[in-house]
Amino acid sequence: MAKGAGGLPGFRDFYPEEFATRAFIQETWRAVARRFGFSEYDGPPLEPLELYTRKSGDEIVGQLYNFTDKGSREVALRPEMTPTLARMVGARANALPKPIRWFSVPQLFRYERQQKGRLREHFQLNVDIVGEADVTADAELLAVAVECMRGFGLGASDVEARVSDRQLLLAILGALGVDADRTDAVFGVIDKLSRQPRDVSRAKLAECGLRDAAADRVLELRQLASVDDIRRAFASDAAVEERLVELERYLGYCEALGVRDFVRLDLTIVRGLAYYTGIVFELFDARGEFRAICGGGRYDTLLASLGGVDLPALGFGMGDVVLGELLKARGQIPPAAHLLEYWVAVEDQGRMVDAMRVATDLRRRGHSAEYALRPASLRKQLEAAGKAGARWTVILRADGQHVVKDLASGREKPFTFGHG
RNA sequence: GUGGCUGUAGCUCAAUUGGUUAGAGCACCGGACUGUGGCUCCGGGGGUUGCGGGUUCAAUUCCCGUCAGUCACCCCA
Repeated sequence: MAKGAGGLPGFRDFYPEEFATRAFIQETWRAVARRFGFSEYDGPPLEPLELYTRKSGDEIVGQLYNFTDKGSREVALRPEMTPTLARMVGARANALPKPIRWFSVPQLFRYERQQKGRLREHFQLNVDIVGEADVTADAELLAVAVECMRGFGLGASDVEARVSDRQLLLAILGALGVDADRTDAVFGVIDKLSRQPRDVSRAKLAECGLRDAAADRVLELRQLASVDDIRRAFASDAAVEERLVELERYLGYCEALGVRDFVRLDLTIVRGLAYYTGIVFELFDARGEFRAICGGGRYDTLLASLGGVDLPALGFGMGDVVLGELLKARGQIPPAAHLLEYWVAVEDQGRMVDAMRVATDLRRRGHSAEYALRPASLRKQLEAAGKAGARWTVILRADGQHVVKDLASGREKPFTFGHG
């Protein structure tokens, strides 16, 4: 619908109803993150363009929302939080107790054509752990993401966490004799295995130097859905086995954290960003109707390449757009609670100041209260109270027998100052 | 960035083969029910049919462009 004063494409207006959904999502995020001991931080929404171009090979650069400011600075609206996090951690790395557990709920921007689940702006929960290399941290991180799902009322039958491990994949490709400089290209093929016809994948693998038996084994990675499957397929390789042991430990921790039933091994999960170095995961709705709800993993070398601090790190991002669509489709958005506690109505239309005094008293006691801003019949005032979503209506009667009425039940009680 | 589909009040939709002042429901505002809301009844505001051009005596309807929406691809948060 193209209206005269429409906003920019890909940007949202939040009317009260939509704002309530946004608040519900963000409050749930914050509650879960805090429950896991994470502290909230934030940075500027506008950053130097250089912060994002510094790391070459970053696909994000082509989709930046960037411009030149009035001081001739090249700037960009932040497309992701990790570079900001890297800078902030880098600046105080020595002073911060490790591991660092931080989260943020930034609004992020990208310049690309919008489509289902993708706008030019969104809010994204970012949860990161810095300074711990063990897979205990990986399990803890996944648990935060999964507990968010539980916080939204979604269980293991609604959402699945597809988990993979880049180091394991590297070991597997090593076992298959893939050149080190071809691994990224092969990752690209693996990433698309389930979306691309087999013949296409096979042709692309051939371009990477993988033919016949080796190519077949890459194509079979889709079928390997458990540690035992993988172990059977690559039984004799020490590097693979070493990584499988780590993966088993990880899965054991997931079990202890109560999120194992969400986890499904899926070696085709690679994650587009080149900087991931270990266990990676994505959350999907179980029915497969939406794109990924959440994605993340370990990026042990990124901080060093961005901010100069060499600390292992891992994190995930969970956007509000796909999540909101999913929650709406599953009926998991709670109905708006009462917006207002008291509506103060007067029987005598000439006594509006009485309503003001009562409303003021209620407000100073910490309650929300509203009244008609112009004289209206009692009927009108009650109607307005109903539309305002008031829990109670105080009726100041002409004879002084004031009452407070529960709008839902219709029950009335005498009203005295200090009620409630 | 590439391609498909779509575009009539705030919302959901109408408008005989192109044919008078483009309608309805819901929502909104006002009134009646002379006073304790949600019901009912009456009335009202609100559209240069996304925008621009073309064909025609006549365009919401046909054609082109453009903008926007939507889906897919690319890519990915």
